[in-house]
Amino acid sequence: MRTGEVAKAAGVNVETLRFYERRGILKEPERRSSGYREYPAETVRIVRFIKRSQELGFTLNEIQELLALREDDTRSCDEVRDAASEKIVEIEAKLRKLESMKHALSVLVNSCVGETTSRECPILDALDDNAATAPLKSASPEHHHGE
Amino acid sequence: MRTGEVAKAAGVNVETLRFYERRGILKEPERRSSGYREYPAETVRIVRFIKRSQELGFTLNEIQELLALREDDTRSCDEVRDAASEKIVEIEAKLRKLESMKHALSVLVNSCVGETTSRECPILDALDDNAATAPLKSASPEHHHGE
DNA sequence: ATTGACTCCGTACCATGGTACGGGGTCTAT
DNA sequence: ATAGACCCCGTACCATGGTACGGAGTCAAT
Repeated sequence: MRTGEVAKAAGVNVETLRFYERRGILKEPERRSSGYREYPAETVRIVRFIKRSQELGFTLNEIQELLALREDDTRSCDEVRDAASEKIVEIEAKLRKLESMKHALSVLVNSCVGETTSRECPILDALDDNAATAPLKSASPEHHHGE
Repeated sequence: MRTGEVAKAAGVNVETLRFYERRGILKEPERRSSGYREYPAETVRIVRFIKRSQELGFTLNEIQELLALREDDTRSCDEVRDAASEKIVEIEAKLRKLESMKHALSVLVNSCVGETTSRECPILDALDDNAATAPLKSASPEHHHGE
């Protein structure tokens, strides 16, 4: 496939492909005699993968690591497994935080059903230090609002 | 609290506080006669909230919206609820994608237990178009690895 | 009243993740 | 063989989210 085709299929700019190549996140494709890049069809999926991963908050560096896990006949299976496990741990942390944030917003939505104007705001509580780590707690003695 | 205290407590740079203020994400605090900023204690929690939210992939603009939900005696309860609901939907989408990514990595880890070098790579499959949209389907006839 | 730590402000700089530009070659069809 | 669409490359520019700099004022303790 030519750059334009890949770009269109993956929903990105042609320049983005060149950028990924410069960045080393996409490996350099074959070239025609003319100098035109000739991408394998797979590239489309890779690029989509990149885009989705970004939405999840992974940086290009991290995505590069993730992609390195595949395509890795060279490295030992153990290494691959370890790297993947590490990523899983990261992902689980994100999941927990997102869950607690979702919870916070749900509380907000529900507390809003009545007449309560959004006072006292659960939204900050929900992402308090403990909230992200511990499942849930609401009691902490900090009643000194304002001065 | 003075800037330095807030910054230290929240684990950010003093400059970052100024930056957030310029950006409008932190509202301008009171000033002492000397011109020194005098922050309410609450600010620490807000800043931590910002940091956590960023880790989850929210932009400062989005976080600003989230923060606007609290502190909103002015807007109607309905508006607040709608905005929160919208965010919940976004968060759920992220959760689904992260789940499927986690799943993909688990598959990778498991497929790695044996002798299989990471061939055919489940990692791209797992974030294929369907994977991110559909809740979770493990039973689907997708045996067409590679070409 | 002087030192040292902290604060002020504006401005400049940085990394990340692209996007745009512009002069040139290529490819296909008529 | 010439147009139009595509591709090449390098370079410049953009937004986001900060960080650093540096000269000046403040504050608390000695």
